[in-house]
Amino acid sequence: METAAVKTPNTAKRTARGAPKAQLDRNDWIEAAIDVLAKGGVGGLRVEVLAKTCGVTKGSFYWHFKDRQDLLSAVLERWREGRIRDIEKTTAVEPGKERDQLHYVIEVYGASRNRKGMSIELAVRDWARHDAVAAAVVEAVDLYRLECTRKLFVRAGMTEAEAKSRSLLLYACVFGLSLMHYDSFDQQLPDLKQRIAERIVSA
Amino acid sequence: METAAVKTPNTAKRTARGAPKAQLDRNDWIEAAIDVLAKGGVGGLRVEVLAKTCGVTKGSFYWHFKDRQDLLSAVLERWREGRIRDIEKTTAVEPGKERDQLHYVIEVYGASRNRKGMSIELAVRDWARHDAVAAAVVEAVDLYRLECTRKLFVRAGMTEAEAKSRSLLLYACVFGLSLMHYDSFDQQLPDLKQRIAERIVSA
DNA sequence: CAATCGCCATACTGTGTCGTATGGAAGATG
DNA sequence: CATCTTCCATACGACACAGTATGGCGATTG
Repeated sequence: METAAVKTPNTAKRTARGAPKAQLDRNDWIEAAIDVLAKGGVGGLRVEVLAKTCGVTKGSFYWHFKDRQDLLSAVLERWREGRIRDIEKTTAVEPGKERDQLHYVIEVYGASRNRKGMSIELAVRDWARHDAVAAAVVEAVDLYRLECTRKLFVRAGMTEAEAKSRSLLLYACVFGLSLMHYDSFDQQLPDLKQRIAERIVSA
Repeated sequence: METAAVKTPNTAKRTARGAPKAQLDRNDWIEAAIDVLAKGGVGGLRVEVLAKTCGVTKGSFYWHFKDRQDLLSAVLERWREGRIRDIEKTTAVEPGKERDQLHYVIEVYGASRNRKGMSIELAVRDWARHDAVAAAVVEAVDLYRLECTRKLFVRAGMTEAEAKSRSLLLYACVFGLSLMHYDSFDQQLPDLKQRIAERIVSA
């Protein structure tokens, strides 16, 4: 029997797929919370509901967390770290392929792909509309992302101002599309999206 | 119970500004609800809270509405009608000034202007993520808007496919920007926004 | 003037949720 | 083996909210 974490002895930790862990740690709660957040938003993220999805009662929850806000803060921090790491990985590219990579960034954020990720994204952004802490996290993530793609546009040969403009346009478009319901607007949506991507990336 | 039409006498209706009406009708409740919706989202739209903002108790509410869902449906319908009328008015323009009007559309939806309208917009769109009726309303509004600006792009000389692409890009960008926190991304945000608008509208 | 009606207040039930307090089971430790 | 620690269940109190029932007040009407 192997221990996933290194800290506590903690015997029965079956991280094997399918076998539900005998014990829950803080990390398990956070991951489950992000799942619930994606489906129901912050409003649907309640202690007893979350406990039910974990197969335990809230007695467990209040052992790992001080209160509900403690979980929410942890969720926010987890999301921030994940997004920073993700954008760093996504915008790392060898010289000469910056425009290809920018197209890739647009594609990865497509609503069709990465469905769950976009649900979390929208849930957090709606959360940020009523919570200052969430707003600060969103701002940090936005600025980091904008900066990463800005560099790509610069390395692709654009001026500073134009690069900033394109970077902002890129993310605005990506998030905006995920917010709209336009499935029946056209029969060849992929063509439309391709044109949009070109408009954002091309000189 | 029937829908409040014009038939009832209804004496003391002081729609005069400043003087709070002695009586509330269905319309007053809906307007107050939209205000609360803008600030707190659908989750914050509760009967007793809304009643408090109206200065009455929920006894009044349940006289004008069957239940909470009755109000929510009315709010959705009201929003839909308002958006349709608004976009019709905004995209009506004499030949030759289509591009100017498209710039105007982008500006009107700017987060700085029309702050409350955008709050409602985002609240409804988040609502649509968990409610099928709201999603249908958002889809109808989106398709109508996309169609209106598409015509403008066509009349500005673009091909059908390009016009559709630009129309989608326009709204995606507008809503996406309202979703992001980029205030400290640049010192000359107006310049950036101007470049973006040009990228969307210009040939 | 009496009866009615439109509009609202009050009181009540039921449910969902937060947070706490306490007990209990199972492994770790002496 | 006895005890302690870790993790969770159960029970409880407090509150917010949806919806109902009923009573009351002013205005209208006959």
